[in-house]
Amino acid sequence: MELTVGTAARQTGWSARMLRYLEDAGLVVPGRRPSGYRVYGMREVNQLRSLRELRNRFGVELSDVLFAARLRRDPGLRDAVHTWLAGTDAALEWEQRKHERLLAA
Amino acid sequence: MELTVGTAARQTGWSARMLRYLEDAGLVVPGRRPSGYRVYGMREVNQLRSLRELRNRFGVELSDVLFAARLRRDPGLRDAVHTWLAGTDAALEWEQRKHERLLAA
DNA sequence: CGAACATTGACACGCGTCTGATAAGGTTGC
DNA sequence: GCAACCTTATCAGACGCGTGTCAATGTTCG
Repeated sequence: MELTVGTAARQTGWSARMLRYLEDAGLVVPGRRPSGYRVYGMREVNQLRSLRELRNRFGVELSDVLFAARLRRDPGLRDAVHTWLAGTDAALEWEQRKHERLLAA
Repeated sequence: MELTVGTAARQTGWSARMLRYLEDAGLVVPGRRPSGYRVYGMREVNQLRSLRELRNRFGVELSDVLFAARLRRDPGLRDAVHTWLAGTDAALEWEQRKHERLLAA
């Protein structure tokens, strides 16, 4: 389980290009050989697969994942967002229904 | 405190255009008069002001706020994201530092 | 009534994200 | 040593977001 970028790509359903992009974005960061070649282990392959799930099953964007990470790391931000949301539940339920209507169409 | 869209805009620092956009996005949804005119009350004005804070102080995108709302509403999604994050903390701390380096430059 | 405002709808621009392609060059392993 | 792979860098295109602006039309209120 020491895959090179192309093999990891084939096994996870991403393209090699995207694997490099995801590394740039900081979402899945592989190790490196002395030569500079990326090394994907089990951990990274699992991350790639589940990241794919998040997108396909939940329509989660990459920026959303990054934001969730920020959220768990920065308590000030978490509180601010939490507070904001508390004042808007009615409106957001409405939005959710609109969204469902669109998906149904 | 029954503001029309232009007045609410002036008092919150948004443009009237943006207020309509925010309604579309489902983030701040005013009431309506029989004529169709939007009505912004205290609640909405507060939402608008604090939304502005979120953007300016934390650089939060509108899509981020919507995502946070989804997150709190959909436990399945919350678990999936939570699980994903658990496997990536090292990588994301690295990303955070990269981000800080960029901001410092 | 008339000025000042609101409504929806559309066009458009700049910018960021995601993704592929291509080029010039280094690494691996039979 | 050579085929098949990798590296970085760059160009490019499609699409979405945040915004402004304009047009045609309806509302408010002194």
